Amino acid sequence: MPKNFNHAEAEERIYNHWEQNGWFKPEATAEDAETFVISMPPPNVTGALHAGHAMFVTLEDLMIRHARMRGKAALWVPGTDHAGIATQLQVEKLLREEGTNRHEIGREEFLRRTWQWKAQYGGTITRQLRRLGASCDWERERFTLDDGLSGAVQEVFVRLWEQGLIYRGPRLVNWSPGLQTAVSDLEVDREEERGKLYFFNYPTEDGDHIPVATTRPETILGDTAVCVHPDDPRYKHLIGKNALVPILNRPIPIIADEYVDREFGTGALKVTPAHDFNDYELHKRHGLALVSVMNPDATMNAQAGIYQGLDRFECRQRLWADMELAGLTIEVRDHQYVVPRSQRGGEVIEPMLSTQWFLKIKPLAEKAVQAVRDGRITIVPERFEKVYYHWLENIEDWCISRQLWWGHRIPAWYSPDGEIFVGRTAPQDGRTWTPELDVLDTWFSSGLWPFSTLGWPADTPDLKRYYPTQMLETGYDILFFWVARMIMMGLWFTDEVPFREVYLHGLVRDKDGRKMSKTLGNVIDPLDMIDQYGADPLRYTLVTGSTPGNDINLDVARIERNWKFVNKIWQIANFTLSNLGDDEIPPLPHSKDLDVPSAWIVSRLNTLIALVQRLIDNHQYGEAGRQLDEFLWGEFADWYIEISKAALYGTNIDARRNTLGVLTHVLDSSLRLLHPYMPFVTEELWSYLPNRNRPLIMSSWPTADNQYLNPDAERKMTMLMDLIRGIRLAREEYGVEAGKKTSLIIQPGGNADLITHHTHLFMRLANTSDLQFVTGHAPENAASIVVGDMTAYLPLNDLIDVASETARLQAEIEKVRAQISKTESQLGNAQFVERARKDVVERERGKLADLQSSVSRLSERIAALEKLR
RNA sequence: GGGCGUUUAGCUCAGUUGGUUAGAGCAUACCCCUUACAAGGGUGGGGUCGGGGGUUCGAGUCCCUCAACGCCCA
Repeated sequence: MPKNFNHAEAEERIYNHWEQNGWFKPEATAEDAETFVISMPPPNVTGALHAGHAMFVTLEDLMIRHARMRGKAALWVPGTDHAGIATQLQVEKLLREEGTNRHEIGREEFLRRTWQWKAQYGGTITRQLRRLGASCDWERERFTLDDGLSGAVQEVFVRLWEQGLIYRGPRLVNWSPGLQTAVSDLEVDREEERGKLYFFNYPTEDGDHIPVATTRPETILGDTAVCVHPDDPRYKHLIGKNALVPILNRPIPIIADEYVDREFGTGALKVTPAHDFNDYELHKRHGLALVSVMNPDATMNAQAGIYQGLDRFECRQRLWADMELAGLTIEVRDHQYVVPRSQRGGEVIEPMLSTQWFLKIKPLAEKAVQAVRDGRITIVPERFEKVYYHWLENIEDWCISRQLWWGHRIPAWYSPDGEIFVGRTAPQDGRTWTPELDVLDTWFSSGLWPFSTLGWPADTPDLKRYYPTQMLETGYDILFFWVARMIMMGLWFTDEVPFREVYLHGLVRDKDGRKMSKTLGNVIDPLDMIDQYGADPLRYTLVTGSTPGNDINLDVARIERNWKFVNKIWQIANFTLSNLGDDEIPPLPHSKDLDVPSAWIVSRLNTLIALVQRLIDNHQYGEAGRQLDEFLWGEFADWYIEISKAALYGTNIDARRNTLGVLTHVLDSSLRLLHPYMPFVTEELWSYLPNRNRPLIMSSWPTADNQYLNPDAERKMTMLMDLIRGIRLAREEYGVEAGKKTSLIIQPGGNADLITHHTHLFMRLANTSDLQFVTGHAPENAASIVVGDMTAYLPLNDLIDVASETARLQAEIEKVRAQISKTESQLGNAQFVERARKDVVERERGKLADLQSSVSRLSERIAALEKLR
């Protein structure tokens, strides 16, 4: 086999091999197998792979591969989202470059061009998902605008209309003047910005005036009231009078409402119900007039009088200048306030009065809350359940219409006299019905994703077998956008939860915790990482560097380190397989036939298998991955492989065979355990194992075998390793040349057999030339290493200086004594002995005994050295 | 204003029924090309787990409180 893993060569080959053999399909498993289904969060069809995609692919693929290896019919349904606004913007940009625009070419041609664009570029993102190793069933890939899903959308809309849950009407909505469409609350970002607060006097009809303040003077033109607090002595006398809108001189009432914050601004509020959500509420309470002063493109309309035609911000300047001339202004102050901006493009969103389609979502939300409350759906981490409840319990009607062209058309028609018809086809009654041009919010179709992708509303075999799904995995940032809506829609239309569990991951940030952005130049491109290190290190880094629901600060240095881990695994396999040669794989020996190191590593392996299983079952994928790392590198490679060389290169055929059985068994299990984390390198290594008739992806997940748990072997190995580490340290402290072999003399306490049987370990791992037990006196010019009741002497002759060796041992004994006094005081506490768990007390007693024998060994040695002085 | 999260080694992070001397990687110091691996091996140094209080035989872990930073909702 090659010296290293060549990911650039292997990854595509392996992926194609998997896919072409149909192993990504649930049908690859037994027909009666339990199902495990994940609906992939569909990326925007316009999208390019970013770190967030890499995160969800890694986690979901891990879950799917794990389930598949446990014998489940694992189905991961992939697909893309038509992403109304984003895609439309892309195509409009293209048209701009061609010197035209969508209005010029018309709706039909625009849609034709968009589909064409989708055909050309829509595959980019899914090709990129493949590079991460995503084992999804591409034959079941769906697109939110394809026929089946569009049918589902139409069906849902019509049914909701028939149930009286959809209505059309004028309401205040978030309006995007650039896109000229309504957007939902969730699509608006609100951030504090530095701006101005404008103070001015509102003249009253009887020549008095009332001071007010605003951040948006242009809305003055749409004011329909001035509002004060009913108990405010400053303005009480003005309540019931009329004020005059500046410049326009339109009379408006001065009203009272407790909503007014007396501390803010002047304590008097101008009310513009057609352009402000809070003011809209006052309009409803007080029956105020609605005066809309803007056109859909945010220029001023006829209601703005002489300002008609001006852009909103230009109008702000001009109106304020005119008010200044009229002597109405007071002052302009710097002010921090919240500006609503579009998630797309960042333009300032304008609350505007507009006729839109709305979904009364409260009844759906109630069911969705219930499903989580009674545990039919669980959210991991649990704390997001609170956030979920809060949002659903305070939900407002959902504005579902968008004035875009790219999307699902609302199945509605208008008769010449304004009657609305909603249905699956246009009404045929001789009248000329005009179809609705609005399309639906993209999230409306995404809300149906778990069941629409399986064929709903038709009662397909897939829907029967794979719905409800088990797991919904996504970032916490779309809990409301998407997860909550799928739960609502799923429960409403299928009477079942769309999935049993929700796992939320955090955002991927740069290594300093900053959001990745092109302007900051801190973007880590997953494709670059894959090119450089391979998909496995990237995946492993993402999953082991994060915990559920928490953001991850991704550092390329970690990816590099894990690339080295991949290399380590390669070397482990290379070592094992080259020693195996052309032989058959020997079976794992029976537990009683294992020597201490073998019994130890197999015991550790089985402990690990059980631990990893428990962690994965608890969705602690990162911790499970880290455990695999520590075992493979820290125990198997660093210790067992070194130890195995004695048997492998020795002459005892049985010992060699047993050791090879252990090595291959541990390698085999490790590759299985690692496969969901690093599918490529593990599959590649698997192919080098002889007699493998199934690929790793279809192999079974290891289960722990308690027969091989061996605490005694673990205890013995710990002693041996402690001794070896102690010898290595002493050698270094005394400056023994690294290559130089030294004698070792051991006073073995109660472990004579153990030491006798493992002399070779000291030879190989501690550079020992020969080992003897102490018979008479301990050697004089020697460094001492104490472990439990054993003392190892390293005769270093002239390197040893009695004074410094004494000091070294003194330091050692101090450490041990500190431990002893801590343990003694604990055991001396009657409360502890009485109330602590028995095994804890026993452990402390054992520890104390060990420490005490160490102290006596150390003091004996110190005393002996003192005599030499 | 309400809610949530984070705060552990120089840096990035683990640490989930409370229980050995709080771990890892990177960085750092020293030694080593010892035939799986220099994309490596060996050995160190480095932390009063944000502050304070409490519960408990025992707290990084549970409770209260304060602080800083961040996020969500209004």
